Amino acid sequence: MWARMPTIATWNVNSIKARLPAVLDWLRGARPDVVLLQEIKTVDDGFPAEAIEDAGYACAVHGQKSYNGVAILSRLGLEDVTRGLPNRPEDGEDEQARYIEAVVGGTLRVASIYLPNGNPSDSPKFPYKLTWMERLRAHAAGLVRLDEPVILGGDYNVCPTDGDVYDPAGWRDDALCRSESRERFRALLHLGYADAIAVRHPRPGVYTYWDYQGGAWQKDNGLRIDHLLLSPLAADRLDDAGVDRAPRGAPKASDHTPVWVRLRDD
DNA sequence: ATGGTGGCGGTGCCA
Repeated sequence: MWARMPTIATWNVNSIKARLPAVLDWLRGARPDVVLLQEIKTVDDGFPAEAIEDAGYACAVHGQKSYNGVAILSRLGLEDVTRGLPNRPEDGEDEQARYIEAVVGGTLRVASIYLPNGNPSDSPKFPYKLTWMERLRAHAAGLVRLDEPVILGGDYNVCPTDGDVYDPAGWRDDALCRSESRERFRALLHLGYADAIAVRHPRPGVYTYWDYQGGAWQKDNGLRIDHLLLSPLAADRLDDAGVDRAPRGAPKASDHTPVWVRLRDD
């Protein structure tokens, strides 16, 4: 079940239906063992499970009409699937499909996270984001105490530092860069999680997202907002990590590109 | 610049 040196990737695909050919191409070329998808933008029934299963991956989907939606693909087995953060707000519904968790390879627990964007930051969307991050922290605090290694991957919609932004001054007041967002991201690290790209590539300009507008890709006007957070048991096995920029340059690309980690065996 | 990107769904909303 546990592949030799398994690779776990995260990718915000911005619609799985629009991106299916690109995703299948990438699965064939990169051969990741586990893929955490965000913004699938479809209900469960609309997810192209058959095409992805034909490529060798089991699928667990937590979908929603038009917006959000997350999924986990695995060719190492897929068990114990949980949809949604368990600690829902008392007063209401969190109908937004932003979290799915499962055990892959028998022993590795992974989550696919699509954290709220939070803009405009003077609207209720910003406190919603911050509250969601606090709920994530509470859940992540329990996960880090398990015997299993844990990887929390996804589109966090947070640039952890100014080095993760092509124009820090221009983005300072954006919900992705505000100090409140960064403080809550650091609170996840303080639980013991390691930001794999920050550890492995500690330099500015390692971006994972480029806006569709204004020629951002061509100018490398990017942001680092897609992260793989590794619990201590997972970080102990970190062999390598990277950003695969190739899919962003392909025709009909998502505005995000895959981020991956490779783990050593025990 | 009269717009500017793209996906969903069939109109504006969201990012």
